[in-house]
Amino acid sequence: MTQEETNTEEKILEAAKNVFLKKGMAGSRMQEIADEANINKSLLHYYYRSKEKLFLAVFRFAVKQFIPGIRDIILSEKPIVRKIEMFVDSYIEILFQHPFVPIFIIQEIQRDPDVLSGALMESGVDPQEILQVFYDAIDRGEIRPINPLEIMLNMLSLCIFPFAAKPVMQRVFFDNNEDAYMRFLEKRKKTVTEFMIKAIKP
Amino acid sequence: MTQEETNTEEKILEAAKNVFLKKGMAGSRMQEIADEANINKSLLHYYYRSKEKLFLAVFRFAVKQFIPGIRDIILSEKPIVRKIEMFVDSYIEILFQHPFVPIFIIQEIQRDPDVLSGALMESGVDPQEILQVFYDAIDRGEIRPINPLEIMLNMLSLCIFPFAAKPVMQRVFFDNNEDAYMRFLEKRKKTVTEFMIKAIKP
DNA sequence: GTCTATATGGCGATAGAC
DNA sequence: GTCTATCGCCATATAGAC
Repeated sequence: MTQEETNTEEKILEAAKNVFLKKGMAGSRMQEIADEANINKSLLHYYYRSKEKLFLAVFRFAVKQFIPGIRDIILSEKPIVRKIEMFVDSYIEILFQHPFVPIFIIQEIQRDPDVLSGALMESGVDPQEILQVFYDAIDRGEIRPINPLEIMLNMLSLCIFPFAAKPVMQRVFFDNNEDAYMRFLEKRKKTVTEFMIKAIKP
Repeated sequence: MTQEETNTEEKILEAAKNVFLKKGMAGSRMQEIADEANINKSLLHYYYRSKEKLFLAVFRFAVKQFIPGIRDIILSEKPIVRKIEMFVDSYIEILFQHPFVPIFIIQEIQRDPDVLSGALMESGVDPQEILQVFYDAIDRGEIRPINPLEIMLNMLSLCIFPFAAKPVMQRVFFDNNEDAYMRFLEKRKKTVTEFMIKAIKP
């Protein structure tokens, strides 16, 4: 990216991200990754022993994109409304930078449900710790009584799904005008926050 | 299903649904579909000329699953709140019957964005006609001023995403207990409706 | 480290017997 | 209509020169 003269191993990983994230494991070809990286196909095997190994490197990267920010925001010392606003805002921003990641993860986990476990353990996120924040907010009367899991899942749904379903939605509702759909998604930083807050206020 | 002695062509289509919906076009093998149907591989080519043709038959089926019910409910003569309740309820019910369909459609449209157009035309759904219903409800003061597209997209997000992300959510929040997650999704017929209504009431 | 050439296996598709 | 056998291609992976 910034570094034009990057070493081969990194060039390969970048190229592999571009291809695997868009087309998934089964839909990707090693030749295509090599072309994307402007290197010879056999170099892929020199640096990463197999397609599977290269794929796993990309998968681990993908999972990490969507973990770290969450914890810090939710556990910070702010009113719950402000936490939701920050979460939605930063999550949608990440999705603009990595729009293919969610569908990629969903797709590949159906193929092999175990690939997630390892990547998730490394991240050190404790689901219960997150949910407890919402339980406390309910106790303090900041939000209405509602299963915190619903809050988290609904928030993730409202952020992620519009990116995952972009090709469909763009076609059906936006005449396949990509810019228009992107502007619509940008505005959702505000509208999703508003939607969430109205839905869970006491 | 009910008919044990079904003809070969139908057996093939059923088997193809099972395989394609779970693994997608690139991840599926003709041999696997043949095994699933308990027939010889070359019979697939006898009834459907190619893998692509067989796939398209499955894709058209998938799209149709999620079209017809929508229109009737949204355009019916009922209060908007009741429409939303019925929509969420029936949509989640369809998802219980065909949990792989949304992710399948999303996945394959990324591969080839044109496959949707044909299947969508046949269905005869007019997006503007649907959105107009919400504009009218806003004019009558039944709901707060909000872009109808947000309502539709949010409703679809809240229904679909929890099914698409099932393998992840189940693992992270339910100790990989499938029954528990399914009961949670069943309850969402009520909680999503409630969530939606609170979010858009005037 | 990087290349060309090639091995090896799998998959979609077809030919042809019955 | 259904089967067996096989073709031809393409993809992963490796061998070996430089």
